[in-house]
Amino acid sequence: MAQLVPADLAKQERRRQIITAAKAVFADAGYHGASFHSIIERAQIGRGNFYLYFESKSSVFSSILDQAMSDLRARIHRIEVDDPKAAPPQVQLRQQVVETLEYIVRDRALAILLLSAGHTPDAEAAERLDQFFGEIRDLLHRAFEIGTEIKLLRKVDPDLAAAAMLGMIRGVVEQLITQTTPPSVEKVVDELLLVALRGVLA
Amino acid sequence: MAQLVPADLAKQERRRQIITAAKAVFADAGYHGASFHSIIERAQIGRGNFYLYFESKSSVFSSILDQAMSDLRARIHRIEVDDPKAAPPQVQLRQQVVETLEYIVRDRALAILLLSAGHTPDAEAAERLDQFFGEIRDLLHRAFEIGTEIKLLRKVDPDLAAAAMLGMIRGVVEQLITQTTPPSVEKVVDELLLVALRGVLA
Amino acid sequence: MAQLVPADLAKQERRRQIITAAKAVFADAGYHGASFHSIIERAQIGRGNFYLYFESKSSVFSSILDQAMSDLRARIHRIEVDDPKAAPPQVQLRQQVVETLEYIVRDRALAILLLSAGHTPDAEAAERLDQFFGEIRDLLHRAFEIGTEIKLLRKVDPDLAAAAMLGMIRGVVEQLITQTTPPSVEKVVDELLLVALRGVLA
Amino acid sequence: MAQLVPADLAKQERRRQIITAAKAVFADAGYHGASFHSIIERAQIGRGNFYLYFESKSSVFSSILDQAMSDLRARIHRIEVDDPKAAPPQVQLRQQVVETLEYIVRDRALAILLLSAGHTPDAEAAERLDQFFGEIRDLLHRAFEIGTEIKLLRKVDPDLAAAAMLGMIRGVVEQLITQTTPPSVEKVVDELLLVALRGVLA
DNA sequence: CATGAATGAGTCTTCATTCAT
DNA sequence: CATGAATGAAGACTCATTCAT
Repeated sequence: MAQLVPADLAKQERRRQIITAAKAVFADAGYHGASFHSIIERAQIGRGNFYLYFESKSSVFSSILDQAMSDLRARIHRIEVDDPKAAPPQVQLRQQVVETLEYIVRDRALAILLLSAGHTPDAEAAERLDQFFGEIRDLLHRAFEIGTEIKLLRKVDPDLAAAAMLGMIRGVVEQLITQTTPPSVEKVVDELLLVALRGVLA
Repeated sequence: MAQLVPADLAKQERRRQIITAAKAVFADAGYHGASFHSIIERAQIGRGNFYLYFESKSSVFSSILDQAMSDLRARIHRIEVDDPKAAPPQVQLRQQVVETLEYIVRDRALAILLLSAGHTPDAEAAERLDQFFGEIRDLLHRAFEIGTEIKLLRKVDPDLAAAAMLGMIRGVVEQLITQTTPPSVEKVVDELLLVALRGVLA
Repeated sequence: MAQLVPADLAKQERRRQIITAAKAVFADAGYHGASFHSIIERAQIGRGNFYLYFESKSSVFSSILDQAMSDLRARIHRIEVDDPKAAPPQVQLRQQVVETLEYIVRDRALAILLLSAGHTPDAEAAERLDQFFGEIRDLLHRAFEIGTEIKLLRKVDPDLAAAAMLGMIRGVVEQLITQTTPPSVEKVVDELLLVALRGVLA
Repeated sequence: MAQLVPADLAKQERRRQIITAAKAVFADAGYHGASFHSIIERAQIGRGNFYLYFESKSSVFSSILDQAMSDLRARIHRIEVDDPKAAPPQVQLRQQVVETLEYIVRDRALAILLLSAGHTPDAEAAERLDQFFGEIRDLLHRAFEIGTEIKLLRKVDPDLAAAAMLGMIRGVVEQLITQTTPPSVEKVVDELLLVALRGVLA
């Protein structure tokens, strides 16, 4: 495996710099509203330089989303209910939600992007994103099916419940990044899970 | 009050025709993806004619959102808990949610627009939308405060709960318009309220 | 068949205007040297207007070449040697060459384009042009074969002779459009044919 | 006169290496189609290094043409008709044409360049090329004048004949470099001169 | 009222050239 | 000597908007 020489490191650094700038601009103005000019201006690089690191405006956008999806996938798994050595389902669930939200909330621009990345120009990227949310919905769906089966959960329409849960999470993320002094993710998750699992009725 | 003469009626009709076309195109392609050309093509009018009815592309977009917000405001109120002649809170709640979702789901293009209208180019319109969702959040917030006070609801962080509820609704709407054969809104709302009020735990 | 209404005529007129401007600019600077800007400037139209008449810069170029090739094909045919009612071969030949040169020389810009249109960016257009010159070469080739067969012409390598003849014509065209006061095409053709048929030796 | 030290030799070598690469790339893609990148890639040198040997992209192009013109000038002279010790005019002519064509055909890329070098972006280079072809035309012009005077040649319009001859040569060169298995230059020249001197008529 | 030809600011992208290393 | 990251002027093209008819 080839080692990274300093030059390569610098290149990686520049890439990151551009990604950071692009992420901020995309978050501010949306994909279309984000002009190429504003990206390079924010990244403080020349017009042409950009193209040494990315093929096109849309490819930075894709890169950002792909990276985020990859990172998130690493934090989200099926919950083990059979393995006796595994932690209890609620603990597993809590940990995944905490890790996921912490990742998302840490990078405000990214969070905005993920929340609003409905209309990408690149149909391919849009599809990847759809697929990603589909995966999560499927995971939730299965969780409800199994949860019901083992009498851990009430009998609910798994489709609807999955959609509702995913929506709740998005809503909470939105609130977290909107607030100027956001509370700790852990506390938010505890409250969120309480609402999700037990409802709001006294 | 000036009466509407036939000519004005025709004008209103044209406006509606353009709005319908624009709504469909915006829903299909997003604000930026929706070219002016595709709007007038769908509306079957000439280029210049458009500007007799709207100031700009972004003003049709605003009009659509404004109309929707106005219609929705008419369906959403504080829930009366003190008035003995009023229906029980849960009945009031259910009715509001049903009416709201029915309005939104009836017009698929509008639903898509409301869900994805994060990035209007027109800052002013974006702000109005934010304000609208803020109103709903406030309503929910107050509901949680009062609900807790009268011991109807558990003690929850009203901000977070409001955000979660709003998110759930959005998630459910998204699912409703995505499904090819959507179930009746009433059933969905019953299930939704069950999850919201009692949670998913057995 | 639909009649041309005035509006269509005006459109045709504009197209022609753009073609004329483009032809001049292409002739001056070559395809690449001809900036889109200089074309619309010369045509005295706005940037966008151009695209109401042509798809792209390269499509005007193609149009020009295609039109020219089509016009030239109408002037160039096989020479009839068997038909007793046809004019003598030399007369037929002379007529074709005269008509061809007159067409080319009449439009100086076009002549320059045809002479130098080696490197089109559009591979497709380049191929069409190659094919066109190939057709002419083939025609000449066949003429030499048949001419030799019926003892009208000396025995020559038909490939080489065809290439030489085509080159002569190009050389003469070049000279015709270079000279400030070009002689009549008829005289030039007579001289040219004399040289081609009888050579320059006393 | 300064001697060439080894370092200088190496420099000369590098220059040649770049020229060879550039010639190939120019021939493949034309001046504009030849990107700076493809030249240095083919020459296997770094971007900046190029500028140690040439001022600009267009200056390599000029260098190539200048070298070719210089080499060709060394092969083309007035034909001596008075000097009794000189070879007969036809022999002199044949030798010059053979040497010229052999030089051109030997370097296919250069041949393509010379044939298609109509549109240099550098006006100065274009002018030098024009001048060069002008010289040849003048030489041919004089040859026809003198040839007619001494009754060696028929009375022809010297301008036209010169243009035709030059065109023939170009046409033949084009054919030579197009063919996959080109015949010997000597044979081609014999045939070419036969056509030029005696025409194609039986 | 209605049309659609015309506009031009603004878009993303390319590429010959420079310069710090 | 040599490198290649950085530059920015210039390129073709799009599209919401205007205006003469």
